[in-house]
Amino acid sequence: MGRVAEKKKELILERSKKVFIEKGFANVTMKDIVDACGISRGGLYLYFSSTKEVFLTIFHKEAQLTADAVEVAMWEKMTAKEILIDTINVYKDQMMSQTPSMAHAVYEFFLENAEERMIRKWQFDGLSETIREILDYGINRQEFNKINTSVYSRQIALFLDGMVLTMPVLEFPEKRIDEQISLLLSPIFK
Amino acid sequence: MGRVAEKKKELILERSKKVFIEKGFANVTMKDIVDACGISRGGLYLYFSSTKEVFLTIFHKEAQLTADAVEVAMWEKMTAKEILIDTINVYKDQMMSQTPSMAHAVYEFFLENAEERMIRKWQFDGLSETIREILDYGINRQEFNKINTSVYSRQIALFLDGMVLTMPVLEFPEKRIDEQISLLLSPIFK
Amino acid sequence: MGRVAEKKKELILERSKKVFIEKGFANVTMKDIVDACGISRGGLYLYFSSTKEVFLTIFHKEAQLTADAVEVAMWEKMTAKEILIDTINVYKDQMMSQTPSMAHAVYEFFLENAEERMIRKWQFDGLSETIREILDYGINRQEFNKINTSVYSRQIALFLDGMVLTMPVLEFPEKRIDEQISLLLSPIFK
Amino acid sequence: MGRVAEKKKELILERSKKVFIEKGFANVTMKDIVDACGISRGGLYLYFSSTKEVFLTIFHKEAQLTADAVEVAMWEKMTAKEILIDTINVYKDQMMSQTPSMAHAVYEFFLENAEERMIRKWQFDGLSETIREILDYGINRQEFNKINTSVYSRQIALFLDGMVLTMPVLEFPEKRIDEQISLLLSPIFK
DNA sequence: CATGAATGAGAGTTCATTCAT
DNA sequence: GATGAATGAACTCTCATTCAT
Repeated sequence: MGRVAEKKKELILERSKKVFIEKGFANVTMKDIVDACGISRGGLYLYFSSTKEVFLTIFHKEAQLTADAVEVAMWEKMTAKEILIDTINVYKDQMMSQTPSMAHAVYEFFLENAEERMIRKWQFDGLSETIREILDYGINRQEFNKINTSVYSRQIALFLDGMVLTMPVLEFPEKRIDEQISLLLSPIFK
Repeated sequence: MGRVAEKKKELILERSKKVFIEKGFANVTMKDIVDACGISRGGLYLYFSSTKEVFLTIFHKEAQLTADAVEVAMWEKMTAKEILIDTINVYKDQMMSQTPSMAHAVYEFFLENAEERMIRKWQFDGLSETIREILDYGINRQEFNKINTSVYSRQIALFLDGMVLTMPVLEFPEKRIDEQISLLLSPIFK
Repeated sequence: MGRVAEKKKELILERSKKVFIEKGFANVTMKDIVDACGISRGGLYLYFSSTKEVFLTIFHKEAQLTADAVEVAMWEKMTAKEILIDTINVYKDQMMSQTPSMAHAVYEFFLENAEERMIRKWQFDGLSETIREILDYGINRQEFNKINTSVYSRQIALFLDGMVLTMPVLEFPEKRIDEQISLLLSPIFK
Repeated sequence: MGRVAEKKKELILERSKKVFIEKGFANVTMKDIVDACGISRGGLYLYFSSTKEVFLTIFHKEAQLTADAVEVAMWEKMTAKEILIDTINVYKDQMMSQTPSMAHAVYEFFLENAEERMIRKWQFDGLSETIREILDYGINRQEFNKINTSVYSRQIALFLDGMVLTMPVLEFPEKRIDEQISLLLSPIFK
C-alpha cells in the first residue's frame, strides 16, 4: 500500500471513530462512514469490507495508545499515587464527558461478535495488569499498603470498566464519582 | 382484552425475552419476535407496536420480580449477612453464563433510548437503596462494621451492575467472581 | 332483513358518511368505518362487503334527498328567482363550508370507478334538468329573459359542480363567490 | 448530478406522468413508478423520495410549459380572439378523453396535501391573470365588448378549471363542449 | 485507484378479509 | 347475528454490496 493509500486509510479511521463514538457500533452503517469521510461508497470497500473491520482496526490502535500512555507515565511521574490517579483519570474523563467515548461501541461490538471476545479479554487483562504493576510499584516504594495486588487490581479494573459503561446512562455528578473512587482506593493508601 | 388475548400477550413476552437475551436490543426486529412466537406479522401488531414497547413491558415485569425477590428474602432470612449474600447471588447468577440475562439488552436499550433513562436511574436507585437498607439492618444488629452506608451501598450497586454487564463478555470463572465479591464486602463483615 | 338490522345499516351509513366527508373516498378503509361505527370488523361485512358498496348506498340516498329538496322548494316558494337562488345556495353552502362536503369523495369515487360513471352522469343530468325546469318556469312567468334553457341550464350545472370541487382548495371568500354567481346569472334576470 | 443521472430523472418524470394520468395521485405507489420505469425499488429513491416529490416536480414543469405556450401565442398571433381561443383550446384538449390529462391527479394531490394549496392557488391566479391580459388586450384593440375583466377572467378560469376536472367523468361530446364555451364567451365578442 | 448508480433483500407497518367462537 | 383475533399480501424505505465507467 502506497503512502497516499496509507493516508486515506488514516483519514477513514479518524472520521469513523467519531461516528462510532456518536452512534455506538450496531447502528453504524457503511453509509454513515462513507458520509462522514466524504468518500465514495465503492471507495470505502477498497480499504475495509465491513463496519466490523473498520471498528477492529480502530480498537487495536486505541488499545495500543492507552497502554503506551500509562507506560510513559510510569517513567515520567514520580510517585505511584500520581501514576495511579493519572490512570484512573483517563477513565474518569470518559465517565463524565458529555460526548460519550468509544466505550459504548466497544461494549456493543463484543456483545454482538462473540467470536472476537478474546480480544476484549486481552484488553481487560492488559488494564488489570497495568494497574497491578502500579500497585506493586507503590508497595515497593512503601507508598501503598500491602494488599493482594492480583485480586485488587482486577477489582479496580472491573470498577473502571463498569463505570465507563454505566455512567453515560446513570449520569452521576462528578462529586459522586469522586466519592466512589475514594472509597475504592481507600484500602491502598497508607 | 379477553382471557385468550391475555395469554397470547404472556406468550409473546416470554418468547421475546429469550430473543432479547440472545440478541440484545438493537438487533432484535419485529420479525425476530414474530418468528420466535410463531405468529403472523400483522398479529404481533395487535399487541405491541414496536420492539421498544415489547422490551419495556418485559423490563417493568422483571424489575417487579427482582424487587419482590429481595423483599421476600428480607422477611424470610434471619441474619443481615444471609440477606446480603442472597441479594448478591441474584446478580451473581446473572453474571455466570449458565443463566444468560437481559442485562445486555437493558444496557443497549437505555443507551439508544436516552429519553427513557429516568427509568434506568430509578432501577439503579432502587437497588442502591435496597442494599443500604440491608447494610443499616446489619449495623443495627451489630453484625456489620460501622461504614458509610450511603456511599458504600452505591459502591456495591455499581459493582453488581457493572459486573452483570461485563461478565458475559469477560467470562470470569465462578471462583474469580467470588474472589471479587469477597474483596468488595470485606470492609463490612466483622 | 329485520327491523334491527335495518337500524344497524342506517347507523353505519350515517357514520360512514362523516368519514367520507372527512377523508374523501380513496383514503377510507374498512377499518375507518368500523372504528367510526363502533362495530366489529366482521360485523361490518354482514352488511357491506367493501367501501365501494357503502359509498354507493350513501350516494344514492343523497341524490334522492337533494332532488326531493328542490321538488319541495318548487311547490312551496313563489317566484322562480327565489327557487333558483335557493337551489344555488345549497351548492354555495358546500363551497364555503369549513367541513368539506361529500363532493370530494364523489369526485374521487367516480374517477376510480370508471364503470360506475353512468350513475354520476345521471346525477349531473338530474341537476341540469332541475335547473332547466326552474328556468322554463321563470320564463313562463315572464320573470326571466328568453334564453336557451337547454344550454344555459347545463352551464349553470357545470359551474356549480366545478365550484363545489375547487373551492375547498382555492378558498374564495364569500364575496368573490357571490360575484361569480351574479355574473353567471346576469343574462337571466330582466 | 451528471448527464446520465439527468437523463434518468427525465425518464422517471416522463413515465411517472403517464402513471399519474392513469391512476390519479392517491393510488399511485412508489412501486407503480418503479414498475413503469423498469428500475429497481431502491433506484428510484436515488432521485425522488416520495410520490409527492415526483408529482410536484412534474407539476411545476407542466405549469411552466403551459405558461410559456400562452406567452408564445400572444406574440405570434394577431387578434385577441385568436389568442383567447388558442388558450382555451389547451384546456379543451384536456377535457376530451382522447388526450387524458394530469388534471385528476392535480385535484387529488391538492385535496390531500392541504399544506401545498398555495401552489395550486398561484396556478389558478396565473391562469386567471393570463386571461385577464388577453381580455384587456382585446378591449384595447376594440375587438371585445367592455366587460369587467377582473370578474370575467375569473369566471372563465373557474369554468375551464372545473370542466377539466369533471369532463373525464361526464364525458361530454365535443359539440356540447363547444356549445358551453360559446355561451361562456358570448358576452365578450362584439 | 476511485466513483456513484444500481440492485435486491429485508425491515417496519397497515389493512382487507376470513373464521372459530 | 356478532365478535375480534389472526392472517398474509402489499407498500414504504434503507442498506450492504457490486460493477461499469
